[in-house]
Amino acid sequence: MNNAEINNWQAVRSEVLSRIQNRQWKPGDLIPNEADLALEFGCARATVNRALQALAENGLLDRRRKAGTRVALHPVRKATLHIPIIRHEIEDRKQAYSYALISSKLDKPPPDIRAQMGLRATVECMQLLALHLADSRPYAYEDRWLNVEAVPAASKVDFEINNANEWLVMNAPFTAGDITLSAKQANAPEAKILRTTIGQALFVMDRNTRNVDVAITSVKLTFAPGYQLQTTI
Amino acid sequence: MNNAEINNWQAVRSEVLSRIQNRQWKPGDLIPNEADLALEFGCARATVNRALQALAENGLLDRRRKAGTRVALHPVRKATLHIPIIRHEIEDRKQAYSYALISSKLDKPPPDIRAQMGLRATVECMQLLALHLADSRPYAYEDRWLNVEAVPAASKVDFEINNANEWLVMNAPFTAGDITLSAKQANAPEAKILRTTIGQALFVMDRNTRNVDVAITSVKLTFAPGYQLQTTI
DNA sequence: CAGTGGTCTAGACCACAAG
DNA sequence: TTGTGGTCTAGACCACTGG
Repeated sequence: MNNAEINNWQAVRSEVLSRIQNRQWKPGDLIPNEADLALEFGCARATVNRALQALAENGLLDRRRKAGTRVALHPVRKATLHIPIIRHEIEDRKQAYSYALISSKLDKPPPDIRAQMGLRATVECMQLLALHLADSRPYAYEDRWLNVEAVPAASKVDFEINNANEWLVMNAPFTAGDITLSAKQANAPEAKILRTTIGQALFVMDRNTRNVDVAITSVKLTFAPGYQLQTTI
Repeated sequence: MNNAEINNWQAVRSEVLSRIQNRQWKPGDLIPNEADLALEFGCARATVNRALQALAENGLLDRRRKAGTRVALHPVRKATLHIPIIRHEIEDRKQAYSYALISSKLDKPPPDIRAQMGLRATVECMQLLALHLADSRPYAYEDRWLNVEAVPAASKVDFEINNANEWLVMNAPFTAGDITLSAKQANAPEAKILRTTIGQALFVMDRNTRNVDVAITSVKLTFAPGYQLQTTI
């Protein structure tokens, strides 16, 4: 018998969760159906449904109509990665953020970028190179291609003043994106810009964002040595 | 007038989403309250609630009692990172997976690992070094510390045969974990094991998992050059 | 076919926090 | 104080899919 009543969906969720963690219900096991659990917990089926859906979203349960609800065979393999706005990431550490535009031009993107963005060969984009600094030390180097056809307002913006990422966040909504994380050795220009030595291991984040099907921007962020990206399961 | 009826929560979600994407509702804007939207869409308030909660979970809306619902100022900054089981990651690419245990011993973990795991100084852990291979080529080097107090059954397992990660997934549930991603240059032993050269940039994933408050395992995966981690917003 | 989860509804009450 | 979201309930019907 439990002392605490199980009369809200979060209580149901933690009860079910603890049964999974206790291994009272093991990976692969079929658990009772919603109606039975509602009866047991003394609440409505909708409440049980809410709790089980939350657990299924977190990857702890597998649910299928008619087949019932099972404890997931391979529990929680999802982590939520918070994509930081670099300014915030730096300011959260009580460091001073600054931003410097290195160059800005209109040009046809190279084939690899064009392929990533899914653009026609003739499309011109704006290329922005910029440096983000923390306490006046190089933090990340930004190499961005911006589809001006998709975001015409961008051509009127002065990116000397406006941080491109922050401007886009406010002015160019996107619906989808993909991110690739990797490591690379610093080449000569990277080493110079980031004030490090050639060959250093750098953390790289490539990000492509789209609005419905049209590419907005493709950005490569190359971080100064020592950068870590943290996340929680 | 819309042709399609908005009578389920997913329809409400996409309608609201498209108003955000249209910039009919801009970042920072207050949107109508649930009751009004329910009236407009011709559905129950609970249905609207479901839709708006889903959007809020995705970071597109900020909701506060009494203050109402606003379009998020900094939309979608969350990506879901799927933590792969290395075997699956390799087999999905139609490569042959193999696994080799390099060494296994019982020892007190070094202070940095102990701190990460939050263990007392006297606790002994099992250290496992292993190599994951794809098509017989080194793929990732695994350096794992396993809290045998938390998972006593582990001491009886033969990790020559059983891949530690897969065994733990099936036998040691965890409730929380944190992940750190970084880049480093290969040192001599890493270069040797991964069959690469000293100084190469390697992608590193450090993962700590706990069951409630007790540390289960701390694992460092060092990937062979060229590794990329992909994810979607 | 029939059992399971998925969802809607109308109404109700509660918890929180802005003014 | 009071408007807002958060949640519960009971009952209903639907959608999917296993056997």
